[in-house]
Amino acid sequence: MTDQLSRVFAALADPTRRDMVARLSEGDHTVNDLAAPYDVSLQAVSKHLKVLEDAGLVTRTREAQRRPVHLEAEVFDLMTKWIERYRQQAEERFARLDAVLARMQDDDNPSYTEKEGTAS
Amino acid sequence: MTDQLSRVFAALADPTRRDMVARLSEGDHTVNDLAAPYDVSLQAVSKHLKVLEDAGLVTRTREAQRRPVHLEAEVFDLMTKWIERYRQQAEERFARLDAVLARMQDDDNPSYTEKEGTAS
DNA sequence: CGCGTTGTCAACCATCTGGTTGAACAACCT
DNA sequence: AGGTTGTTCAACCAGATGGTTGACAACGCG
Repeated sequence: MTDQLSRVFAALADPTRRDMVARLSEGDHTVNDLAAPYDVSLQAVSKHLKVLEDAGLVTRTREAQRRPVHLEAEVFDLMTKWIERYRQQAEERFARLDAVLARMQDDDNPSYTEKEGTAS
Repeated sequence: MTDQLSRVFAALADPTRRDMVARLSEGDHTVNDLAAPYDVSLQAVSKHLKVLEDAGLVTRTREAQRRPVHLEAEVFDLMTKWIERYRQQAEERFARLDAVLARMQDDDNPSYTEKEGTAS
């Protein structure tokens, strides 16, 4: 799992981390702040943040003794690009398939009309 | 990891599985066919397909002794929706932040101009 | 019918993951 | 200097993951 795209997908595969991202999308938070709603230790949250950081989804700056966590939205584009690429490809294929099926139906209809083969 | 979104993200966190999806976006394949390029056992590929199937990304139908694997592109929408929601939210926040910073600069400039605080 | 082809199931193994607790570090406030 | 607050590091544990090999089920073909 060395490439960033894998790390991003893996990071978002965890519901707690997705929720953190959701909350961070509304503004920066400190670690304590982020941990509050979850029923796990602060250290567990710190680990989750490390996963998000390694994926490039968040950055942590230092501000006095706090370490505010900041969402980096650009990384989302990496995923969106990957997804859209293959989704579109698949959809184009469906379109072609539909066309082929339509042609087949046109070609074969004459021989089928003698039976009841045109039923859906 | 009970919810589908988690399963979809987790499924795509593996480079081999992403490559399978990429190839399936060009058309259906049999398991043997899919396994060919990878340097792993057929059973490992079968496991990967189970993960993709559990995520709802592919379906397998039976066709004689072959089991053609078919990509279900609709599930991508689940991810895209999630991603876009928070990306947009984050971007709107940036826009607001920019506006706030611009206002702050206007308000505070008079007091800062005495020092060299306006540096980037 | 028996046989090869195609693919899955089962058991096992090493490594990763998400959680825990306890200790440590860092920066601020007396 | 010492205490408080905020966060991370280290060691450990149970369960998931990705891989292996061996057995076997399902189907079409000669």
